[in-house]
Amino acid sequence: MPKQTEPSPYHHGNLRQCIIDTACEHLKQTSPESLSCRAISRNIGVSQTAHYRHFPSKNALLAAIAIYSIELLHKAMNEANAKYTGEFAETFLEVGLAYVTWASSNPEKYQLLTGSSIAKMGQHKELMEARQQSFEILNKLIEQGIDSGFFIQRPIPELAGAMWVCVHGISCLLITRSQMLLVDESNNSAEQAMRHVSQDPRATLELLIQSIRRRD
Amino acid sequence: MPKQTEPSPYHHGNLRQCIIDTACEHLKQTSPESLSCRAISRNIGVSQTAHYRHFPSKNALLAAIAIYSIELLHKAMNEANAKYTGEFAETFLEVGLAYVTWASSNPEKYQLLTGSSIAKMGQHKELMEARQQSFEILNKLIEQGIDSGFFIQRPIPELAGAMWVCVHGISCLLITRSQMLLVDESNNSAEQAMRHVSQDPRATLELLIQSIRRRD
DNA sequence: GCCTTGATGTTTACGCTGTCAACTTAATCC
DNA sequence: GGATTAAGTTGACAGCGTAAACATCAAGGC
Repeated sequence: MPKQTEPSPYHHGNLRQCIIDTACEHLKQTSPESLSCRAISRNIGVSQTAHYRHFPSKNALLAAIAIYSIELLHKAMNEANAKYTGEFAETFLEVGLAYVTWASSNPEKYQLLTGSSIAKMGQHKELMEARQQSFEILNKLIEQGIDSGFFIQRPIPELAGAMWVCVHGISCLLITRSQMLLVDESNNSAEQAMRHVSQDPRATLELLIQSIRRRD
Repeated sequence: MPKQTEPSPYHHGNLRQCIIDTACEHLKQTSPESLSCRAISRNIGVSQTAHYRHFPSKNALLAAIAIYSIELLHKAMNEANAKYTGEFAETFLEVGLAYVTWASSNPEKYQLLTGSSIAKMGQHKELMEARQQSFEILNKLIEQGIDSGFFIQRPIPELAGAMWVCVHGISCLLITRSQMLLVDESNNSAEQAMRHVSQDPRATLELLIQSIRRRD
């Protein structure tokens, strides 16, 4: 996707998005903190400070990537929500699964999104709004589930918080395991547990959802 | 704790642990990747390459801190396990709560421990052993819970994985929120959910444990 | 008591990084 | 068609991890 091998006119034309795309590629190999703006510029073929015309700092670039990532995650959840229109139980599970699947398919973006470099940007308005907007999907589903008697009668933030914990926890485990697998092939009980979650995240999520289901 | 203002003899005496302690202090303000060995040396009052006599690289220092941190977490869980000798339900909850409490009280160590810089060190034998050793506490409790009929009859790795997801998920949310709180005071539904989990992690954990409890 | 040895700490240097100031190029507006 | 301004470049600065060569000092052998 990044445009690199043009006849190199003085002006690139679409440098901003090209920087974001190239940065995402680099993030697959390095952490946000050790992401090198200079390496990105070298990769694209522009000068080492060209990005300052589009992002005031490296942190601003990271924030832009984070917003872009939230939008993608939001889209993935929305699509699942629109696709499964039958039973509520199925819809809820599939939306959660869409979250987990997107996270493990885009580990570099998900880790940026939930990492501490971004958490410390609490003042970033656009970022917070994007985050809130995608959380709203979960919140509405929880509300539906309570109203329809599918979930136990408890405050929405309580149930939403519990489910957030689940999808985030599963996502973290999947990502951590895939990062460890590149070098490790042990078979202890910790690895067994991770493997179980990794091989069937749906089962784990389904199990954990039971905790907020109404029993009759 | 770090020793800094001595008459500065040529040999420090206890530089290794002093570096680890000072590094942990610095980690409260910066991420593992941006931790500066030179800043640590400056802080202690030794030359900028003194640490190479104790750690072959910055990554090796991070691994040493990680091992040190796992041992502390292990100790916290062990103490809870030894303290609550009554009902199994209470013991299990308290051990999980000890995990979450330690994590949120030592965010810099917990994030190092579960971060990707460490995940990529799968070949580090001592690190893997320490991790496995502390996971064994959870594994044994799960086994007990199944045998005594307190938990549902499912493979140990399945239930252990699910509970791992829960304690890790809760820990992450607590830490993220405390990092955001320094700058943000919004009140949207995402914040409400985080606040609920933060203000009563025990309730969230207790709720999620229900998913693996046997129903009669 | 002296000398050797190995562990520990220092100095200097290299190429990398983010960022700033000053400059150049090209497109756009009146 | 000249001025303005957005977009990209150049060169410099301090800070970073790390490698090589050097300095200091405690311990052990004679």
